[in-house]
Amino acid sequence: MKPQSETSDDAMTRSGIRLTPQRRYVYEALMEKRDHPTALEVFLRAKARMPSLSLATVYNCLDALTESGLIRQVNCDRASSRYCPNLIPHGHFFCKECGVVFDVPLNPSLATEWEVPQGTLVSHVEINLRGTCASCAQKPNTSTL
Amino acid sequence: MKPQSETSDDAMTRSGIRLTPQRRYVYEALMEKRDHPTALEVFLRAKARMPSLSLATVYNCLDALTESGLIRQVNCDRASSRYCPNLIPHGHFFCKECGVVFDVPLNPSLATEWEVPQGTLVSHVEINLRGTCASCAQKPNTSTL
DNA sequence: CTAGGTGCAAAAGGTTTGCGGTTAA
DNA sequence: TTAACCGCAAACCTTTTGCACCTAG
Repeated sequence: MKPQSETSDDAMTRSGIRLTPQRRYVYEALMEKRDHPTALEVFLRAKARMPSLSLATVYNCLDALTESGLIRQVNCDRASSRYCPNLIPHGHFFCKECGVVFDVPLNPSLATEWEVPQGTLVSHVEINLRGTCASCAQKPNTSTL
Repeated sequence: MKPQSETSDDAMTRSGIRLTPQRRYVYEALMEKRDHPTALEVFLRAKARMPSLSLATVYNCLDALTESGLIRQVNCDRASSRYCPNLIPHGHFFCKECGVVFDVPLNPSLATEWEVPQGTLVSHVEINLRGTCASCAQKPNTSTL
């Protein structure tokens, strides 16, 4: 019986990680917009509210939050990791033209069992789509300009 | 009517990219072992046969081959891109402990249609599993030593 | 009290770029 | 012949690390 609206503090406490102001700001920076910010973007957002915050700490916080399962690291963009607070299983689309990232609902027919060698422990499945977003698709192709 | 055993040369010619010795060696380095080498590993393998080869060229070749659809870039490992010449749709498992990467067959129930906004062009779907491989799972957990 | 977290600055590591020379087609 | 490609080395950018100080529990 998970409470309906658990605060970030509740979540961190429950997951057993130490609750620091930095982690709160990082987590809030991620929650305040449902885009998929890079570590640097999270840093800039959080630093606006906590000027003493350092980028290395943001990396540490993002790692800690990912490790404890409160957020997800998204690897659809090779240039830099992005982070997502949406814990409901879903995929991500990445536009090769403009770099936009958005959530893609998983088709219910997507099986959750995978044919892996016996003894393999699968802790996480990541589904990344790549292509051109609708907005870029109707512009003249920038890659051939 | 695709020929049953197309050579790398055939494939490159057909895909319209210029056929250079460097690209041949890079492609062969990828074909010779069905592991999932990084650019550096491809470089080392190919350089053994073509000592003048440079790492930057390997990056260029891998990009060109990926772009032309002859190989796949695999992003299951954030540390570095890996490359895969297996064009049959499949996923990848990445072991967090030892870094091994292996192919995962796709469950036939996996739908190929994705709920993306109208007009979105999906050119590629990547499925990455993360966890602990069978071999690492039966060792004492190294992350808690 | 103290294990764990933070800030800083420097380093590491993968990847890209600029440029002069080379080559496949 | 020439647009495309190569080799080299430097630059770039994200991420990690070492260390002194600080703080949540």
